[in-house]
Amino acid sequence: MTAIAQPLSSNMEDYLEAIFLLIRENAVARSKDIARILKVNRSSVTGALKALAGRGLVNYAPYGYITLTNQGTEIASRVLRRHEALRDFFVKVLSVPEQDADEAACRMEHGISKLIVDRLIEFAEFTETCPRAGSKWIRGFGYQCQSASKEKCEQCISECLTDVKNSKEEGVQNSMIITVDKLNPGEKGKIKKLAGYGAVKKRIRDMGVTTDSLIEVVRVAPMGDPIDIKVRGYHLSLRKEDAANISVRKV
Amino acid sequence: MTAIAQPLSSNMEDYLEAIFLLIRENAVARSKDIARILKVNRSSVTGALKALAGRGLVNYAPYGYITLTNQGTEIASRVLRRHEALRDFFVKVLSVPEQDADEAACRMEHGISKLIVDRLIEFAEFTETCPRAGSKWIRGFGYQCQSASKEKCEQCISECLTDVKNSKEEGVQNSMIITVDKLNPGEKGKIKKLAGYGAVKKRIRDMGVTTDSLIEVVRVAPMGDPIDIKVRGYHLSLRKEDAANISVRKV
DNA sequence: TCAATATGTTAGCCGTTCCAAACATTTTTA
DNA sequence: TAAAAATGTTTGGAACGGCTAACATATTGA
Repeated sequence: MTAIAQPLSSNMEDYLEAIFLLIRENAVARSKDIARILKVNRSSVTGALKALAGRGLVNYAPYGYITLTNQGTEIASRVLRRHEALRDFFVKVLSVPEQDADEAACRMEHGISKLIVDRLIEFAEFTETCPRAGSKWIRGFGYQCQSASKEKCEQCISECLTDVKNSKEEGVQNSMIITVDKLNPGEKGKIKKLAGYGAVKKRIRDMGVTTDSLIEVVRVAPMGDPIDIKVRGYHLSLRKEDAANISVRKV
Repeated sequence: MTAIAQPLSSNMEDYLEAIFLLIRENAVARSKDIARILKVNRSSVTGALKALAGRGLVNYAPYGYITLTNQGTEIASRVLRRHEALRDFFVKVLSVPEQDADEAACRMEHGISKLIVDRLIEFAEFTETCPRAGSKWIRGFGYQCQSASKEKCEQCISECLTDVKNSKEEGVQNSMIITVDKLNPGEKGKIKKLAGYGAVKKRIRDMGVTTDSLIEVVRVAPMGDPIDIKVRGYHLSLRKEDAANISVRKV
């Protein structure tokens, strides 16, 4: 008796997200902590858990462990992707302080469509990688540039041009193609080649990832395996050997 | 017995917004149309109107006309500003189709903070007026530029530089300072001087408008008075003589 | 003008989500 | 190990926001 495909209310999405995050942080989700995160009474959590268990999204028995089913994990990941897309956009593009960004993302993550999430992520990556934009340009937004004169604008753009030219000369090393397993946490690259075959390639392709998508290494496990990456807002965990099959141009 | 300053639920905000829009369009708000816009039963509208009347936000008597109080108008305007800021950002910056943008804005307009609304508006204006960005650059986002080579990027930026230089030479006329009453609907300018004294100046200043803010003429009444303008997302109606006191550099 | 139709309201109900208080179970600590 | 404390659950109830059905009022048109 699978759950009916009723759309989940934003409240229930919040519960799933909180459980997902708690499990990721502490390995277990406790009722008390869910209540704390969502700022609700403990009794409300019990009620929500029952509802979610009834829909087949969490495994729940009174006084027992709280875990997510596969379906629940999938939904929670989607919610989290929306949340992170919004938060990162606010921080990276709009220069909003981290905390305001996170709070706003919390409230806006429901009701945002996939199309717009995708665009937000693409745009943030675009401003990050397009030499004509870049972080210098973003910094200009809202401050010094409001009343810029023609002369200042000319100067800004020619400096930008010079930077690109310079990066070209010194850049042999920078633009070297390397494989993802060689990247350190926090480093990013543009995908240039997906070698190898099979499940990993498909998983990545399914996310709409193509050549030139940006890939970021989020975390590398102690022994170098697995490697947590992020592409187009999706988190993914790769075995080292699979990561070695993905070639990127470091940015 | 004024209403308690309880924050308004997003539902009630939706009702206010719908009433505001209907009044603006048709001069009157009818229960049936509110129901149609919000896709709810007519009886639900009656209930909401009573609640809003109880809070002093709408003037309502059974079977009577529906109007907004001053306080109600003010709140509705704020909601609408959030809505338009989101929609315009999605359309102008993220190149999202108008309809998707509007639907998403509807669902996201609650829970967005003033800080972020302001930033969204500023950013859209920035990309619109910064010569280093501009509409050509936006068009590049998501399409041709994903896999751009160094050479293409250089070319893109030098073209941009050339454009700025050219605009400087031919641009005497373009960059002429004129007053807002001389602008046609749809035209925009950067505020250069707020002459005159009194209420209008204060109203404009209160919106955080400063020199170099972008001002757009939205509509000019048949006899050239009043002139509806938009600054930093705020709609304002100016008498022609007041508009003549605002000098802008046309963009 | 008066029936037919459209619109608006009331009454009563339902589901969601929250809470407080009381109770049950588990964990900690003395 | 037994009391104390912490955590989780149940019960009962409130507010909100929606619905249907029946009723009231306005508007339209024959």
